[in-house]
Amino acid sequence: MAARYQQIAQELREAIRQGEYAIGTLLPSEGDLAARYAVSRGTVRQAVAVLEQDGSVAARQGARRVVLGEVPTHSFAEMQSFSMWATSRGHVPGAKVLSVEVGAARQEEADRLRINVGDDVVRLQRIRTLDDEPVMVERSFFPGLVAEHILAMDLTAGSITEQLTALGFVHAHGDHLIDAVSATTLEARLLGVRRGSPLLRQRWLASSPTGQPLAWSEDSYRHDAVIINVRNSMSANTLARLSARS
Amino acid sequence: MAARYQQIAQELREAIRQGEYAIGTLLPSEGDLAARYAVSRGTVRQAVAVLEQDGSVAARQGARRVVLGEVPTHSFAEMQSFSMWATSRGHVPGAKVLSVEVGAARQEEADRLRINVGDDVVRLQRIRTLDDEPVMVERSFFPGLVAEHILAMDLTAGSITEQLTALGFVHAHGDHLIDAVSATTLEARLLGVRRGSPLLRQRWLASSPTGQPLAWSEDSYRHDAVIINVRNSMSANTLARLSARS
DNA sequence: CAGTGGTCTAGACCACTCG
DNA sequence: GAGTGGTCTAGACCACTGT
Repeated sequence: MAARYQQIAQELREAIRQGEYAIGTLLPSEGDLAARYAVSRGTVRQAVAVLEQDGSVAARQGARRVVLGEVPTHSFAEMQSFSMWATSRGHVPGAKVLSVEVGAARQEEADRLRINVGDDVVRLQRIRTLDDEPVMVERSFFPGLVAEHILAMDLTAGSITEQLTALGFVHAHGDHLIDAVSATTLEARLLGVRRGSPLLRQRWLASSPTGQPLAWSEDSYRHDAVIINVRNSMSANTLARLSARS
Repeated sequence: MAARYQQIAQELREAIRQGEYAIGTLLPSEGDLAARYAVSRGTVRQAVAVLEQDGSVAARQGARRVVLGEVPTHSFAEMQSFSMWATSRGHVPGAKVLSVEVGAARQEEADRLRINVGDDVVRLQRIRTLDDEPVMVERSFFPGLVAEHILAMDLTAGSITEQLTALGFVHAHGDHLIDAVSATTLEARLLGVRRGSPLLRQRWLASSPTGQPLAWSEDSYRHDAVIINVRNSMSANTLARLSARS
């Protein structure tokens, strides 16, 4: 059963979506909401903090909260899994395996997965499709910890993330590096675009609740297939702009 | 004066940075920290919530928090301003104005800035440089609300965001759309790259604390100049992957 | 089982916004 | 100055982790 504050957050989200609290208008005060839901002010604050986090309402000390609007909410799981994302948007996801191998970790792989050079890693390359159309080239690396599970999976079925979760390897954190690259000759052929065509590259590390790296992946998307959306604010900032060159 | 919980968060961040709490080890319990800092458990929870938000520590019910590591923290202001970002990284930012004009808002501009078609907008195009090297083409649009201020500014001095902030127009929220595009002939010439070369495009809306749009900008970076970093987690997700085509 | 984080309460005072 | 959000306290009980 979800916590009371989460229920309240959900009800408020719903109310905003249905126009009960219109965009640009003020949310009731914390005291009013506490009375309405018969909870303490602390619980109300937890609830509205969720909406502030989403960027759905804005808070300023001394004034009532402003409704910013409904935001396209994406669960963490949808962001971590190509298959879940595709399915939730009404597309049929697919995967074609190009290669799978077990090997000794090279320096970069060891750094990314926080293991030692020479430790086992599984390397996997796949083409990912949306409705049978190729949209992304995926190069993934997994630490020895999950190697046997990866090798035992049906890698064309789609979501490795979901299968790992079912085995108890929960993805709790993600760290993403996003840039633009030119399609190599191979990538161009696989994706059906011209060589040198722009690709949106998303390199990311998934970690367990204890911070243990579970997977590193380099995903290169056709530029016409995907747009990444990030929201931030003075109170919640997880976004940074890095120099590509030292 | 900063709140007590912010001071504590800062001290903990510092302690992690200096290796007092090593990566992978456990943070002291909330009770211990409360005693150590002579505050209530609630205040300690506010402090560690800040670190969890940053992705610097991970929490799991029933177990002590795990130290994930120091994270490259970027203030919200640095993300919103090219100049502040460049300066904080030791580069010299520059700007060259290509054009400035006031006009009647077209449909798309009106939608982005939440104004009416035909209302005043300021359109500004600039080349942004790092150490005198062109790295980004910027196309910005401002609503009538701030038009007179924009026109009165020295637009080659760099940060419009900072100048607007000084005038009381605080940027409190950001909403970013990130994708990859091909350089047009004009962009290629301005940036010194080949036509068709990949650019990392970041389109974003900045809003005031009340949700009032203050600026919309389309920034196209040379692909070798910038990488965007985003962190998310099960408890804090502001990241979404959108389809480029409906 | 003991320890620990997650949720909730009731009350207090302060800082800020706005009419 | 009244209203409202921001901070902090002290205490309670529950849910989960690990030994």
